[in-house]
Amino acid sequence: MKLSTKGRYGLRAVLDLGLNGTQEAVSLSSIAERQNISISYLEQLIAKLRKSGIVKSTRGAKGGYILAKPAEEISVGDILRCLEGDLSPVDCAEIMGGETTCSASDICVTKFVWKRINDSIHEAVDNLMLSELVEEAQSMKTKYINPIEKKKEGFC
Amino acid sequence: MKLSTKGRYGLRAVLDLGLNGTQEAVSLSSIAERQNISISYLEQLIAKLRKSGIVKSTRGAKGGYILAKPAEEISVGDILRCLEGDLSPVDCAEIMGGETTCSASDICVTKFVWKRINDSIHEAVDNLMLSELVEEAQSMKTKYINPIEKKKEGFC
DNA sequence: TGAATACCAACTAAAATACTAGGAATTAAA
DNA sequence: TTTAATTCCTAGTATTTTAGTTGGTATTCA
Repeated sequence: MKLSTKGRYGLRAVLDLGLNGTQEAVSLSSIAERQNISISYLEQLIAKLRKSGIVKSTRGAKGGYILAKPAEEISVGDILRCLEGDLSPVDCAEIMGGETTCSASDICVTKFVWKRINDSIHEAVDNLMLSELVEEAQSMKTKYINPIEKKKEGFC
Repeated sequence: MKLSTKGRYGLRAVLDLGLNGTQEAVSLSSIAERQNISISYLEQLIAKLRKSGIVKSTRGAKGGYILAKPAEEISVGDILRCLEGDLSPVDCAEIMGGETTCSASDICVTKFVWKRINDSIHEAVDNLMLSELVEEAQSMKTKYINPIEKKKEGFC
């Protein structure tokens, strides 16, 4: 039940764009440096984010990334699902409202548990917008906006 | 962010005890057969449950397992944490109210996200008692109480 | 033209998962 | 008192996932 580095690093990268990518495109290398993430690994993560329409890129020199839409319209759930895949605690179509193919469906009691967990996770991430995190970061005056003084270890 | 078979199978096993272990001790082999779980794998899971005081055993012939306390006093959270380990989405002491050793603590914005997810998961599992699942199963008249007719595939 | 960038596919080491194997200890019942 | 049924324990292993790295190609600005 742990998020992988995909979700953790990827959310940091998107937040970095929300903070630093308002004027012009931000290069991957600058995100990687500020966030202390391997550039080549981050490349894979941002590719996913681009393919699902969360960020957009411009190629070539002076190229980079910006958010594909306003931070108010990007939920943390969108970001995490893009990077981690489906966030539900078990692979069970029924708990997400889909048609089940599960032969135990009629005798399965634990699905009520999984649904309850699933709903609570989605409630938590889908009602939290990137813009709220951006504001939080700005009110903390974090080092995210002052990359030069960043700390180098121990990021979540 | 998926539960492993430890949590999924283990919860089924405990629920099985809640349904079938009220009169006398239930053998591991009968749980394994009803739940269609490998007996030797289940052995490892039930060992954890025993060590954390959720079930108790009697050894020897006619031995087996029963719940160590009333189903009303066992939360789904207790069971899942015992089997899966800590359920929080990231390893961050701070989001669980502990003392942080994280050097990024003062600049970390994503911890608000992790805390929000953490709280919602715990709210979901800690306020759901095993007894509620037992009642649900009984009202469904599930095959859990009629092992002879159990289905063999597709359990969650 | 060259430097800086995004883009892409394939490879790899380490860790976690999901088991299995083989036995020792205990107890009820024949 | 033996035997069968059971819990208990340790260690092994195949597969999958994670967390990257490597080595390139394509694009664009100056």
